[in-house]
Amino acid sequence: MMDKRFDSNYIEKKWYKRWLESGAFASNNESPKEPYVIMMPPPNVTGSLHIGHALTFTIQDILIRFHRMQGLDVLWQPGTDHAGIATQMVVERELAKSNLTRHGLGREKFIEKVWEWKEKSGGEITNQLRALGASPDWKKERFTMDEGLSKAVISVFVKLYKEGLIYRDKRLVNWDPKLLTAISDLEVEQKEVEGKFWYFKYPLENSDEFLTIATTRPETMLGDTAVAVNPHDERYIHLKGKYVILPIINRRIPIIFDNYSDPEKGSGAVKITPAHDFNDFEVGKRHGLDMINIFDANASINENGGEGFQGLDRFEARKKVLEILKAQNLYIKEEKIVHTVPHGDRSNVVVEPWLMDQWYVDAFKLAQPAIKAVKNKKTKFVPANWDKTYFEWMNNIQPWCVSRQLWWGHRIPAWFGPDDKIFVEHNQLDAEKAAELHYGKKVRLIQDEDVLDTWFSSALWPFSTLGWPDNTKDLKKYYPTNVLVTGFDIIFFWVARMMMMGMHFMDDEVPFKEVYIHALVRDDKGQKMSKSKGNVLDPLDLSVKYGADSLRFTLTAMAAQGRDIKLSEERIAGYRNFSTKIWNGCKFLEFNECISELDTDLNSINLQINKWIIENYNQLNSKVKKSIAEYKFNDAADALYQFIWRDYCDWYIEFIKPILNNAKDIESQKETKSVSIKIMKNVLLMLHPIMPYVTEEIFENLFKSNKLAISSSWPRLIETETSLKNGIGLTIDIVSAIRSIRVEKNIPNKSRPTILFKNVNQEKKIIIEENNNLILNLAKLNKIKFLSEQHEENEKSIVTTVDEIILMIPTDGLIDIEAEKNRLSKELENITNEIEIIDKRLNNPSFIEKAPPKVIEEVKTKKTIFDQRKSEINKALLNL
RNA sequence: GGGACUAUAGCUCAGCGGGAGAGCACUUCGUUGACAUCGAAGGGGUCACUGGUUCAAUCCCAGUUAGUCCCA
Repeated sequence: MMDKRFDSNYIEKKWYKRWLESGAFASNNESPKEPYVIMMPPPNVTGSLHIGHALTFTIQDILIRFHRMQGLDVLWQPGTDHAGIATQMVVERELAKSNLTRHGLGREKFIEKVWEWKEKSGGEITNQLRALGASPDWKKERFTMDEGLSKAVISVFVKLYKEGLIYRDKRLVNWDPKLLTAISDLEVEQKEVEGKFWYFKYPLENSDEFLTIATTRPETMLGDTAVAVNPHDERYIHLKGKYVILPIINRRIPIIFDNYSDPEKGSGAVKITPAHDFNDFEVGKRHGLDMINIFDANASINENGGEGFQGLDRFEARKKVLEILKAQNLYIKEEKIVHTVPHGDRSNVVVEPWLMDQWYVDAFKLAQPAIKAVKNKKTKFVPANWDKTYFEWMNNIQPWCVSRQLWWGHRIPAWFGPDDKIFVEHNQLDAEKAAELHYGKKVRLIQDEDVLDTWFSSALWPFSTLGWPDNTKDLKKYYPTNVLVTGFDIIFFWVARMMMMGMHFMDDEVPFKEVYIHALVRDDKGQKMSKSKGNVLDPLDLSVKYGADSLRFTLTAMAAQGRDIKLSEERIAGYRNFSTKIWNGCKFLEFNECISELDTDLNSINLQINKWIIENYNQLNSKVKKSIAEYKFNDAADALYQFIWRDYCDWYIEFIKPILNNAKDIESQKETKSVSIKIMKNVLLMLHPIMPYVTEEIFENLFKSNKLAISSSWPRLIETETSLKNGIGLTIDIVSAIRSIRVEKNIPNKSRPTILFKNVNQEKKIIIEENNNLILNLAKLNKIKFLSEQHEENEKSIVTTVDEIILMIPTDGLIDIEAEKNRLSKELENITNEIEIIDKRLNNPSFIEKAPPKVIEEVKTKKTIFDQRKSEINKALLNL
């Protein structure tokens, strides 16, 4: 027996275990079946599941379960990435509790500690994923730092280096002075902050004149090597070839003319600090300026910053610079402004542009095939307009700084000889051999201290997880993958880079044929969820409270393309009711012994109601299949919801109750039991990808099947004779119309009136007679009487129409005549208006001439019906 | 500054060249064996604004207004 209610927490644990035991999640590279592959975007190993993960993994799991049911050999590749900075921070914090530091431990010991941490607490998120019901191939789980993937990373680095696509270069990098590492452009967040524009004077050499300078960063003046003005700025033309004396430092620096200087901004003269500003760096290169580095790694002033400044933090130095300028009467004024300042996305401190040696990937070259592939639709974005975002970034791509001054990560396979000559090889031995060849003798090599950006290894995910660089079976079968599912925020970080690396290393073959970009989840007010705002919805809490199925269904139903999801808890509660509804509907079947498929031939169904539900089921099947294939998950969810709640529970079950209760008609009973259970079974299977737990639980309870839903095939359409016009729609309309009158006119439930039908053609009469008992039951009537066309009613009655049929409920004088008159008059008015609009269209010659015949026909039919209804209402009014 | 997106019921949002929809909320009525986490019925919209294309525009096009996001 099915329980009165179901305990979602209990069944979730039970089923996840049984799914695992059944091997349902596993791919099989020996199988002759076509592959269907999704690479799970590897979550950060330090991460925990948030609602955005819940959405993206629900969508992926739907696709995976759906395609598994389509009979494909499905691989959903799971794993985590090693999250260099984040993980190192976590472990350092742990160490700090016992007063240890990583430098105290030393590199080797520290890395051991990180691995210990990883084994103990890393990958918690993959456990949380299980609670959601995700069904990836866990046996293939990978980690970006594991042996195979590390091998791939090293191979890629060496190969790219030897092809000249990775190089070492001295450029300005984004230096994070808190984490003490370089970061890439993408890891820099431009934040709007309140700041100031300071104005002060630079004295001209051998003159009493001053040049007014405006800057948001006075402290960088210590590294100025020029002042720039716009060549078209009349105010400064006379300064050509002149110099200013940099205050405090007393350095003689040139006045240069460069378009970079904006005459509108500040004073029109801008100080140039080539070693600490990206724009100034370019100006410096153009004019051959000195590049003076005034900061150390902590963004404190170094020995180049002038007397009394060394060791001062950049913000302290700022104060001191301003003090001195004031004291020297060089200070003019300050203005409050709002400007954008670069911050590290992990550390949240102001990033310092710093001139230094780092490793770069020539992204521009790698991007070209990747751009072409999207242009040629070898990889398609869904929704399609995201390709613009992709192109925008790819067309303006900058060299990718891949070295990080961290310990946790893939150490760069580069060794320096005594003269700093670089040897990039797979391992130290090879490097030593290469060095010996180069120098003609054995030398001592020192390996680069740095590690690679975590995204460097993530970029290889679609092929490194499949065994590359070895030519494995997996690689042959599962690359390229079918679709990548992710949020738009990761197009640059990851999607683009996978495209570049995938195509370069996999013979120009794209890593995925489609990229489905889904929405971001926000709170019910449209705000980004964040811990500090306190508006975070925890998917695990929600799934304990409402069941994972409810959460999954909610996210699915709201996952319309191209929009953010504003999620509220009430919404989830609402869909929890949906699971309950399904449960109760199935309990009804069980109670009525609709529990196994009898050997009824579904091709020869007699009862209209059964034909009706089969027809609706067939439509639903096609709709759900199409919707999922087109990534319109909300359409699939809506269709299932409507079918189960409205069609099946509200109507079908109500319609079959009398049949199931009528023991005399065994044939009808048998047919109905068979159809009801068959349809429910198939619908549950179709719902399974979205709500795996409740469907699996019912599947077992009700069908006593030894096959699991997860391993079942997608249900087939059921062939029926379609020649007979199905009359259930009409029956439903009649019942609804009568119910409506009953409520409106306060006709008590106990009252069972006789209802008169007029203007019923033969076809409809057959339908109504066949469903006579159903109508009497559901509309609570005594009897249906058909009146002839000629019949002129003389008794008072309430009149309504359904599809040309006139329905009359005799009033027995119980009705408020005035109210009824009002109702009818109002309806008359509406209908008259409608008819007017229709006439206008029909009287328009261009409409008759140009509109498709089908449309004209429809409008004409509508007019006939409305005319009929109008005359009946008129008659009824007269009768009152 | 460049780009993308959005504007439809009180709220959250689907939809679409030819009859304005769903869920929630709201109103009225209703517990006899599937379900009150329920059932029945109902009210509620100038489809942001202006113009254009079309026989026909909420839908396509242009502009306006308001808002969101990404990049600089």
